Amino acid sequence: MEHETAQHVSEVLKAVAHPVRLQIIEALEHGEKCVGDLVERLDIPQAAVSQQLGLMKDKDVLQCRRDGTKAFYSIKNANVINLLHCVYHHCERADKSVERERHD
Amino acid sequence: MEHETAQHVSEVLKAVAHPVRLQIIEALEHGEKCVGDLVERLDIPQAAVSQQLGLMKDKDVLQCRRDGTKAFYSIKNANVINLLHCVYHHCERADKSVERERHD
DNA sequence: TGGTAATATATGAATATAATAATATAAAGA
DNA sequence: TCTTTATATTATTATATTCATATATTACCA
Repeated sequence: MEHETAQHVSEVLKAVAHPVRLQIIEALEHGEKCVGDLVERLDIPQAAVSQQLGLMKDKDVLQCRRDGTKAFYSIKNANVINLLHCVYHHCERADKSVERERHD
Repeated sequence: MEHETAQHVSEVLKAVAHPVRLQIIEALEHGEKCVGDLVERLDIPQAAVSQQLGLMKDKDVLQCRRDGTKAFYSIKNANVINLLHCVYHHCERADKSVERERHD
């Protein structure tokens, strides 16, 4: 892998590597949601949610559509979903192997 | 996703989200290598390589075997490879769609 | 024992990221 | 126009990461 590619890949990973951002992405997995709905669902202060949404929009992970006073966010590149599932399964399996070790 | 799970997943992602660490993982994809070989291959100062290796060992991404003065590192959980390929493809596709946009 | 090669650790400055609170903007409706 | 609701921005502080450099450890061999 070229250094430049590694740089790019690491930026994509960093854009997602945060608990709140992961939960936001998961919440948007099946379609757009407005900020208020995300705040309610995740039980995280509005400013914090907005901050992470803005960050992910800047990094092209999400996109935003406005309708009146509301802002609807959705996933811009569906591949981040794959990515998410990929780590998620990675973690699940890692946990299971730890479980196994415990019982060995 | 539970908050605790999100926390865990984000830690795994962060453990990998760094250009040097990505290159190290790629270099170890097909088997263990000693620190010196990695330093030579990646052309990165020894201390920097050791530091990232130690970090990834702490986070259970890598494991280490010693033989005399040498330390051989290898990937502990093969799933990080999947993860890596997953982002890598994500990036490739993202690049292509950017290409397309440019020509539209 | 002393030297050297291989690796690890410590230190600290520079930078980046996070968390929080306070404030600002913008649209809709009374 | 004033108020409410929804969202965004900014400022501040805290915390974490990175990067370079210097030094320490460890095993091996003459």
